[in-house]
Amino acid sequence: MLSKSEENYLKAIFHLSVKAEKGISTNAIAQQLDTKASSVTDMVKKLSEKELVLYVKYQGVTLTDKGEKIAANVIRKHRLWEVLLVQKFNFNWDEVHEVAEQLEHIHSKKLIDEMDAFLGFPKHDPHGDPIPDKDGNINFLEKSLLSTIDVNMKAVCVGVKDTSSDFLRYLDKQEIALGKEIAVLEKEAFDNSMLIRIGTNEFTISQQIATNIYVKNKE
Amino acid sequence: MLSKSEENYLKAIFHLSVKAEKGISTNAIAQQLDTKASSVTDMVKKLSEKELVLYVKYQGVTLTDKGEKIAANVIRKHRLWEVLLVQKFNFNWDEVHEVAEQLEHIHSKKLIDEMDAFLGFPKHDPHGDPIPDKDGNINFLEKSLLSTIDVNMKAVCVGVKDTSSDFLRYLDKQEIALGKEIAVLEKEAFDNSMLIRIGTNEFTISQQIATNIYVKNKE
DNA sequence: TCAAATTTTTAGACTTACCTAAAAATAAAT
DNA sequence: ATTTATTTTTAGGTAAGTCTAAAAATTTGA
Ligand SMILES: [Mn+2]
Ligand SMILES: [Mn+2]
Ligand SMILES: [Mn+2]
Ligand SMILES: [Mn+2]
Repeated sequence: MLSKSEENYLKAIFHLSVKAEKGISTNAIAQQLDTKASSVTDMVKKLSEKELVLYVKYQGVTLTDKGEKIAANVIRKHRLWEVLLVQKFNFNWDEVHEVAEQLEHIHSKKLIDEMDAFLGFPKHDPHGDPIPDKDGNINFLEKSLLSTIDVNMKAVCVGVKDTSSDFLRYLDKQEIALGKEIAVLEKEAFDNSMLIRIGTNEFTISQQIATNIYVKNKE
Repeated sequence: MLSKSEENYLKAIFHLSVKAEKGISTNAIAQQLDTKASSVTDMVKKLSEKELVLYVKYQGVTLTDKGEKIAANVIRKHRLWEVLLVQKFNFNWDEVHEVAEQLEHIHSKKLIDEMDAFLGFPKHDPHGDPIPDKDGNINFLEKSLLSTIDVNMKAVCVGVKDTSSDFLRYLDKQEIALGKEIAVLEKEAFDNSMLIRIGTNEFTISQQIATNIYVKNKE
């Protein structure tokens, strides 16, 4: 049974591995976990002895299959808990992450399986992120940033990149939510701001906003 | 924010305090938590500095109001989680304790308040134990041991003293459950075994069984 | 290419929560 | 009232996970 700390390291390495193909650097992990590089080196050695990561000094780490499966399962738990909190316990999507960070370390296979069933086997969490299945497989769906959508095109909001409370509450205020159709009406060449329409509301969003909203093109 | 360990100590002292009026001894706590007396002394000093217990060397500890409130809240969380597991997640009453031991240390006021509402503000956990309210007040209901019920009397099962899996599964097998009416038909003077009837089933139970079932007299 | 900057690792220390073994205090028994 | 037994505390140590500061390796770039 892994400690909370070990699980958090595996999860961090997993998240960092999505984009990178080389080994994940000590510093990157330290930044992700808000800790020091020296602490990372220590932990990475331990995970390596447990055969959860491949580690070559000065060359970063990679998850083994075993480590990847455990990481995916922690993420599965995190996201299922987030769904429960939002769908059954009246949490807003900006309130769930902190509690899910705690709940993801509860050890009980039955609990997570039953919760999955209780929730109707959801495929995505409240932020649009895919929920890994029991075997750790993740269904990454194709999605684009709203900023890449051409003028006069429509797209459906399917996720968020930034998940900070500030950003999520801004989206609430503007009534931007998963599943909403967004029409791109104008793009300002100077600052890449966009005029968009959601329902009958038309308003302008900055590039920073547009690069933090994931959408799926309407075919 | 208290550590898991600190919360477990407060909970243990709380449980031990129900019966005892003197200070709770170091040894008693050690036994309850399956640890060593020397470890207890260390922790009790720390809790004393935080004003969660009153501690006088060689004279045991007592919870302060602050400590008692925290302990009651941990117990509140434990029991509410047990209700959730049984009522919503198909756990049997012998399967919930271990997971609840983990879940009781999740810190989120909103989570527990919402869960309470979601469950319809239950007053008792799956074992019949009362759930403390938000302020830490516990409604101890009057209850007797089945072994004290006279022949030809009826009583309703309202709780269990032993909560081991073995015992709870024995009760399942015999279809003894909370809310069931038990009629005492005969008592054997030699070994204090009892012939009882539940519904249409008649069978004998040993004294050991009868002293681990709480009942409420039918008036 | 080789010196400077950056990254990573090592060395040594700290905190929490444990432990064992010995000392001190209290309680029990002669 | 002492001696004996038990309980409790102290002293010193361990393991996990963190930190700072210094050393070593790697990368950058003049
Ligand atoms: Mn999250
Ligand atoms: Mn999420
Ligand atoms: Mn329990
Ligand atoms: Mn219970």
